Amino acid sequence: MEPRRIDESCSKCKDRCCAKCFDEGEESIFNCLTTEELDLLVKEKRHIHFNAGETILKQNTSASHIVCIKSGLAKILSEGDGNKNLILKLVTTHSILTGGGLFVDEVRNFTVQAITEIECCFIDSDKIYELVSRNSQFAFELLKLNNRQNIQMLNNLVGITQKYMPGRVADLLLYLKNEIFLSNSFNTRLSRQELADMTGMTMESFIRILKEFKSSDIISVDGGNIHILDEESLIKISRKG
Amino acid sequence: MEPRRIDESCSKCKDRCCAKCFDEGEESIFNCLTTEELDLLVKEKRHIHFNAGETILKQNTSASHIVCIKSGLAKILSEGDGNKNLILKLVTTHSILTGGGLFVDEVRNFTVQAITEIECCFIDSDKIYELVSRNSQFAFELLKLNNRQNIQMLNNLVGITQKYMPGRVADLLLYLKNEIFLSNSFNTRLSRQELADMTGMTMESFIRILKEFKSSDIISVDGGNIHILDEESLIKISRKG
DNA sequence: TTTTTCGATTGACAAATGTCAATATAAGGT
DNA sequence: ACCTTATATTGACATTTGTCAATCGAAAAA
Repeated sequence: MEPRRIDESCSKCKDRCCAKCFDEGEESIFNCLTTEELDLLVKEKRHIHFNAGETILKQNTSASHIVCIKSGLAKILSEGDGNKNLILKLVTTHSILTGGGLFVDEVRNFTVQAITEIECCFIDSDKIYELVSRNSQFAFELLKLNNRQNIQMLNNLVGITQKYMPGRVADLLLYLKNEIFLSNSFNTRLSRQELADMTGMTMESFIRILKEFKSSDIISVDGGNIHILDEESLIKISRKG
Repeated sequence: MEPRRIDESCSKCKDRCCAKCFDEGEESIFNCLTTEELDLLVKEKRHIHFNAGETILKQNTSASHIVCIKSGLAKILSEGDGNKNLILKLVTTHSILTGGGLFVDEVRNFTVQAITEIECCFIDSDKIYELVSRNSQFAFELLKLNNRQNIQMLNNLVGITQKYMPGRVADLLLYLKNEIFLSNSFNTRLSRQELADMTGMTMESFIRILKEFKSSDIISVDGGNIHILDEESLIKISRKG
């Protein structure tokens, strides 16, 4: 279950990898870099493959790298005492894992685990520091990224704190549809326990809400697939709380 | 209840105000600025006074300023639907209000209200942008600040999600003691409703937990003052969850 | 195919938390 | 001092959520 060591060169993409990784996507924090600066990145970064289930970053280890997800699906979770995990969000193609103690000289405060196979880049934070020094636009992009993460977490906090379970499950389903899978039907590859961990409730409670949604024809479930049949109802349930 | 308009010059501190505001404190994000850069800030910033109860920043308005709290106590809250507010944290001398849509071209996602009288500085975000461009160390300081806020919010999220009410109240009391009032006895100036809003529970539930703590001689309460008598017990209760 | 194993589901019940209404207490105004 | 109002407290009760144990079902191993 250990990730491969971060010492092999990037074999797949010799040239401006980080730019290429993202330039199809609308916005990348790397778009603002000059050719020279990109070269600096490419020379340093390491391309790594993870199998499903592997730990990409581990809570409480030193926060010495930024990770860019190139393909695959992973979960970011906070490991609590006991078995109490809270899954904060999923990350997929184009996601950048930063924050969480990276500039604060502290330890990473979340764990990242691969749900599917993952292709990603590890970039040493020293290089990021250097880029921030050289290119103020890049500093801005990082600030923006941080702020967006902050906003997302705040919304999550408010939702989990102030809504009853049906509202939270509705929020989760809408999140999966709109932000992760971009489809009304999806296979999360996540267990019920993991889905429950995204809503801060027990697995049994989660299953019961899901059952209610099924019997109300709001969703249907076959095997690992969830189909959203009635998004309007979900939105209503989410708003009601 | 409207704050005074932000158009009067800073009358109290003509010279390097933002430096002076903070240079007693250990760490300020402004410490790294040159004299010239500080002049830029001082010329632009506005010193504002708020009375207790006034709104300093309002959720859903544009995020166009950074605010530095020079003295007083204020609460940061997320205004939900209905009366459901969640108080995220308190801010006091030396606190800097940033984040929350500031660099993201979005709207502010929290409200800040004065609990006591507040002296603070409003700094236009354009000036912050300029400083980030000119001084990469300053960019770092902002990134650090953001990351610290992120970590704090994550801890908050995990605590509120995974602990029962006694653990959450214990956390709140320890937070007030260790991070805000720095004393075993304090008068929060907050109503029971507001204290409850910091823990994501109803006022009645909060009062009941407080009562339990009183009858266990963990705290005592007279008037608006809370005295922590047995911090060890609070820590135990916090850990137990 | 049979067995084994693990996750998913269900039910009964207990515990935690919220809601509503009544009362008490404190603060302010006249 | 008296009235008025807002906040704090308490109690009874309903609802929500969690816990525990049993069962089911599908996938992996034998």
